[in-house]
Amino acid sequence: MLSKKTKYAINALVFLAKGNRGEAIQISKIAESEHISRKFLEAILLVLRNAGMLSSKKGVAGGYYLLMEPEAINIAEVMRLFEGPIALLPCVSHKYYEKCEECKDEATCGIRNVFAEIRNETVNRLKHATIQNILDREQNLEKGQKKKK
Amino acid sequence: MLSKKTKYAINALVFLAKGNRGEAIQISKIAESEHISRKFLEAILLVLRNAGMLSSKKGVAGGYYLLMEPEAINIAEVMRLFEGPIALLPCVSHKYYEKCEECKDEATCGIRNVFAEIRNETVNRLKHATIQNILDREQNLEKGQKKKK
DNA sequence: ATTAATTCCTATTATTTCGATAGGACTTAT
DNA sequence: ATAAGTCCTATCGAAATAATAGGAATTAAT
Repeated sequence: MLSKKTKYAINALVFLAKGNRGEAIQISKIAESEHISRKFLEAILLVLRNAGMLSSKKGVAGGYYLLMEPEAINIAEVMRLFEGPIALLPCVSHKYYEKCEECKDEATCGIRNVFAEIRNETVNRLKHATIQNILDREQNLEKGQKKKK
Repeated sequence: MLSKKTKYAINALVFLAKGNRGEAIQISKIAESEHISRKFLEAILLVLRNAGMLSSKKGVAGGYYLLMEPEAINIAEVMRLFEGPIALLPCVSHKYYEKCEECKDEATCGIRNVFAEIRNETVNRLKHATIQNILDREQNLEKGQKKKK
């Protein structure tokens, strides 16, 4: 399961993407809207900033704003920032590869083979799941709901 | 990432599936072969037994053996025993559904929509990944290696 | 220049989860 | 009777998670 940090990070990014580009929004505004502890969110935004997704302005009327395009920020990268590897086994992770201690022979390990497939599929989907993609999905879902009525 | 419990559980199941059906194998034998702490493995096998995958015989010459067919034991179920939900968000889990606290409207949540797809795909694959399937994969991988030489 | 609003940064704390260990009760083949 | 096993509960230390605290630095407005 995703940690709260990751969830909050995604929510914050989506929130920022909904506003006007370049307009600095205060941490407390985001925290209030998304029901997140302000201080906790502060740390999360800092990580997103260091990763180059956000930028910030200090002082009065300061705040955070998107630096990258919503199409260019994908959930795979966000997850890696807060969760580490996406793979379920270290031995099938690309970015954080590590040998499984117990493993006898990686090349012929059936377990590894299964989880390698799952990793590839998941990463693929997560890469296509950009912030823009999430916004689009929300629009589509809202349309679907209206039709229902 | 998978916990060691889950990894050990899968390794133990694969190991037992390789032996003769019905033959009780001692915890310590499995622990030794798979490089697992005996006491830790004990707790894991107990869970698998309570889940009906294994059965055991007490006393001298006792031990554990597969109760279900290797085709009938899939990794999705094993993971659920030790990890809980497979879904990355509680709100897209079938077996362990829970509302996301922060979520405003589940029906139109784009984040949920993304992770619902991922969950479905992953669960599908994990269900087809039975112990027998893993054994088959290992055979295929070994064949592939021979050809290379 | 002062002030108020804001981010930046480092510590600290409480809680939960993970991995492992300990010890003895119970069971059974010999 | 005994030795070799599983069964069961309790405990422990380390790490990760979630959150909080406090103050330094920056900046816009007055």
